[in-house]
Amino acid sequence: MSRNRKQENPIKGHPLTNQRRLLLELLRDTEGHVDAKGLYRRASARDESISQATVYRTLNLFKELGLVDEMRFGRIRCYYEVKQSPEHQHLVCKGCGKVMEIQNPHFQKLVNSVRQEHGFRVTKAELYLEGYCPECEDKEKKSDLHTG
Amino acid sequence: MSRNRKQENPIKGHPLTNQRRLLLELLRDTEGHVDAKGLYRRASARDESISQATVYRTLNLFKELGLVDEMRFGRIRCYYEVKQSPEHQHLVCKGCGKVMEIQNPHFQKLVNSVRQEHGFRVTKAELYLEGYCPECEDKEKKSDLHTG
DNA sequence: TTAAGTGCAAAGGCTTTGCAGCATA
DNA sequence: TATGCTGCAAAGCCTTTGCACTTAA
Repeated sequence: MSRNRKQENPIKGHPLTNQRRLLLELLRDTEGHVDAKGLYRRASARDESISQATVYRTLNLFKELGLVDEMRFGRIRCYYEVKQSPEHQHLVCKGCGKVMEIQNPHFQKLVNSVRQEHGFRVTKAELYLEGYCPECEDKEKKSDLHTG
Repeated sequence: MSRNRKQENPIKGHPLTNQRRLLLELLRDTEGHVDAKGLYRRASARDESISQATVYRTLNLFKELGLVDEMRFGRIRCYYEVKQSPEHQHLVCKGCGKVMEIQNPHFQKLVNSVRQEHGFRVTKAELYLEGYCPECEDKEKKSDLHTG
C-alpha cells in the first residue's frame, strides 16, 4: 500500500499541476453537478490566482480523458461531474431545481433492448426526467387551494 | 392570400405574423431537429429579410407556448423540434452524427416505475443513448483489420 | 532543461436587447 | 388605431485562443 509515496497521477501523460489537482479534488468532492463558473468560484476560494481559462481548459482535458462528463439539462446550463459509469439517470425538479441521481433497474433493460433491437453499440446512456418532487407538488396544491 | 378562411391561430393571444407563420411551418416540416442557425437559414431562403433576432425571439415564444421543445445533445448544439409528446428517446451515433428518434416500450415502464418509486410527478422524459450505429461499427471493425 | 501548462486579455460564437418603424387585430 | 412585432446593430454571456512567463517531470 503505497501510502502517499507518490499519489498516482490520474491524468497520465499530462503533468499534474496544482491547478489540475485542485480542480480534480473539487470535482470529486462535488455531490451532483457543477458548472464551469461554479467550479471556478470554488477553485478561486482556494487559489485566488487561478484563471477561468484554466478551468475551461482543464475541464476539456478531463472530458477527453473521461474523468468528468458533460451534461446539459433542459434550461439549466451545462454541468460536469465525475464519471463513475457511462450510465446516468437524472431527476430534475422544476419547482426547486433539485437534481437527483437515481438508479432504476428498468433502465438497464431498456438499454439492452435498444442495443438488440437497433444493433446499436451503446457507449453512453442518459435518462432525463423532469417534473415535480413530492414537496413541490404539495406546495403547488396548497397554493391552488388559495388562488383557486 | 388568406384563402383558408382563417387558419386558426396556433399562438393565441399573440399576433400571427408572416414571420411566425413561416417559422412554424418550417418547424413542422422538419424531420427531427434544427438549431436556431439552421432555422434562420431555411427561413432566409423563403424570406430573405427575416432577421436572426426574430428567429430567436420566435423560438423563445414557441418554447413558452409549448409549441416547440429545446433539447441539448452531448457535443452537438441545441436543437428545437415541434413537441408531439413530452417523451423523447434519442439515439445518437458518434460515428456519423446521425440522430434517430426511437420508440421502445421499456421506456414507459421505466418512467412509471420512477413515478411510483420517487413520488415524482414527471412532466418530461428523455432518453439519450450515444454509441455507434451498425454501419459505423462495421467501418470501425474494417479499419481495425488494416491498422491493427 | 524543456515540453507543457498558466494567467491575462482579447477574440469568437451564440443569444438577447434597445430603438425606431411597421404590421396585425 | 394601438399594441406589439420586426430589423438592425450593439451589447451580453460563455468559451476559446494567442502570447509571454512559469512549472512539472
